[in-house]
Amino acid sequence: MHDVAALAGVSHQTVSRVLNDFEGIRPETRERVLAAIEELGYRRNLAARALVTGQTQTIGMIGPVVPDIGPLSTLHALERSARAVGLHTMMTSTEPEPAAVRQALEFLLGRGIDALALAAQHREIIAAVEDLDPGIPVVHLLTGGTPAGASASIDQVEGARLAMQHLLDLGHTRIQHVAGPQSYTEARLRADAYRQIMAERGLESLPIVEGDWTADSGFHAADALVADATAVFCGNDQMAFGLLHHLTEKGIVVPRDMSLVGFDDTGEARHSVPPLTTVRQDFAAVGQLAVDLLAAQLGRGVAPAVQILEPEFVARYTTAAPRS
Amino acid sequence: MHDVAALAGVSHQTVSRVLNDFEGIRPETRERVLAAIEELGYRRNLAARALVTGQTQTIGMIGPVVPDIGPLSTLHALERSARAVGLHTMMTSTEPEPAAVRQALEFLLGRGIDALALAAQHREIIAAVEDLDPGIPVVHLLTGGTPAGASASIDQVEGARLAMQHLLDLGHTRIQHVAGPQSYTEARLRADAYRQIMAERGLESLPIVEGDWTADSGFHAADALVADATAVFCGNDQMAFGLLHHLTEKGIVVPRDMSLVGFDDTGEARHSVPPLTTVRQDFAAVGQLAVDLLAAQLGRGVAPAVQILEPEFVARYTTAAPRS
DNA sequence: CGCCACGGGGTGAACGTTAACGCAAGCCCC
DNA sequence: GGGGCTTGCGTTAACGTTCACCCCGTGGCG
Repeated sequence: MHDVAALAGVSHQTVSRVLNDFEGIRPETRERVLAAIEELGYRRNLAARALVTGQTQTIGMIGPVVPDIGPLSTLHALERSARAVGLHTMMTSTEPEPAAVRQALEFLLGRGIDALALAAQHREIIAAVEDLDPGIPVVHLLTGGTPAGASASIDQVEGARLAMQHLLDLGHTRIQHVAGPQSYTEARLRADAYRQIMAERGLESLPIVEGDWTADSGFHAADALVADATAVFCGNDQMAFGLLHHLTEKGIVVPRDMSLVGFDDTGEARHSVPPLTTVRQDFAAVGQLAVDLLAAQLGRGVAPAVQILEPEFVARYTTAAPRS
Repeated sequence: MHDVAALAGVSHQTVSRVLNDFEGIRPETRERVLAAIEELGYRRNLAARALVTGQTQTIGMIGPVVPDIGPLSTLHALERSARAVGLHTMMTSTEPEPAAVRQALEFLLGRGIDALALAAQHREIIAAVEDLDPGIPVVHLLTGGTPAGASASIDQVEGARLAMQHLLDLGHTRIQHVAGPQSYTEARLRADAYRQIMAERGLESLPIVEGDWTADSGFHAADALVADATAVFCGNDQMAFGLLHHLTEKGIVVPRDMSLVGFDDTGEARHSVPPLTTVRQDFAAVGQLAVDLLAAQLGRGVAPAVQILEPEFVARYTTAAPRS
């Protein structure tokens, strides 16, 4: 910086002023400084800057340990959006145990982050972070529920309603739900919504089969379905794929003998055999929303009004009217 | 730090020594310092540390803009491994254009990174980074080819050989290849290996159909297959799913009428209908390997001998002998 | 003609850490 | 018994920014 100042014939402070877009700099001076910066290939040292300002311009992200495409997509989009407004991101992951969460948080805090994006929907992780109180703005990602603080989510209840409505409209009454792990807020919200909607229609809720999001667990869930179920609302696409596989293997034809609705609309959903009817979640939009929220809290830009995005129903070929 | 020093009755330098595991500290003094740190909840300021050492203990990662589960898994694993040795990671992504790559690199360099992990297999990105010469250790991820510098990869030629060998052993001679975009080194390696192996057997290489990794492109590739092909070696699982979908829709039964081999072994491969025969790549292991490589270059630990991991063939139910 | 306000820019200190060096006490050895 | 060496710790000066404050010239006004 001193070299730049010397070359431009000004003081280091003026260089700093130019860099930080301060007013009260004569255009010609600014040009000289900019030219000197260009010529020397000068790059501002962010460590020194962070030292004196106490801010790192960095958003810390806590993700799940299992590389799920959903949360990962959100985080990926968050990074892009953050970069667009000059913020950096730093990501780490944690197991859902208080000690591990604490360690992950300490890791990020130790590195210096100005805000935290929590993409771990596990209840224990959320609780642990709340407990630790990081002392910086926090936004919860994809929890889908009622936000304690700021949160960027997709409306899970509405998503479940879209899926269920479709099955009900087709005439199904014996609808079963294959849920994700109930330790995940989103899984619980979908399961609750399932029960709620069945009750609203005066229908009997069938036992909820709990999977672990993987296609494998969906495969095994097929064995746990009640005999007279005619449709299954799956907590995510992966489990739907596993279920579809097992049903097909058993000679149960989808959608003739059984209707199936997934959740997420992953890239493969369009090309399963048959293509999966599902509910689309725009994970990337959640990342963008989170950055808007955080940027506002960091004093840049204004907070968006909407914090809950709407899911979208995608009709394909795994649903049909029940056989009478 | 001064507060800690005061409480422990030592100088700040001694605190620093304890923090950095220097020798020549009396155990009892170290205990006093540690106790003071604990009591005050002191956390070292990494910005100040980076300022004076010129090192950030951070690995920068450049990933693709499209959130593919493969590279993302690798990056995710890289983060975990890095954290285990006390390194941080910072990720960004870039389009495959020199200007964008430059910007991404500047972004990371500006933030201060000690090493770079390049998880963008696009040739243009690799070239651009090489061109810019970041001046820090670089490791290429998943390029699968001959490493210019350090690289952590899975042997693509061997993977292709496993897939092809299987089809050849079944008696196929009219084998076609649906490749990924040839701008990706790995796609090109697989395609080259396909041609090479066909030639070795004295078989005619069929026209290579180029997709874009997505299931959609695999779906469309079905229209471009030659009439008498009896087997397809797909560049990845996603395209195989799309292909499988289209073939099934056309009434072509897999594997009776057509054999199909994928690549990657994604979580869904086990549960397609029928389950996909494929070649497994251990993406997480690549991330771990990359950290080992980088840590060695950063002066911690010793570099692993192996830089190329072996893929593994996974036999499922999309392949059979050709109908005679 | 003198004073003041203000635009434009410079000066020194401070942020929290590590590196380089200094220094005292104790020990060994001839 | 004194000189050198080791052990254990303290002192001072950086690192590259930004912040708070000061200073100088110029123009307007009474």
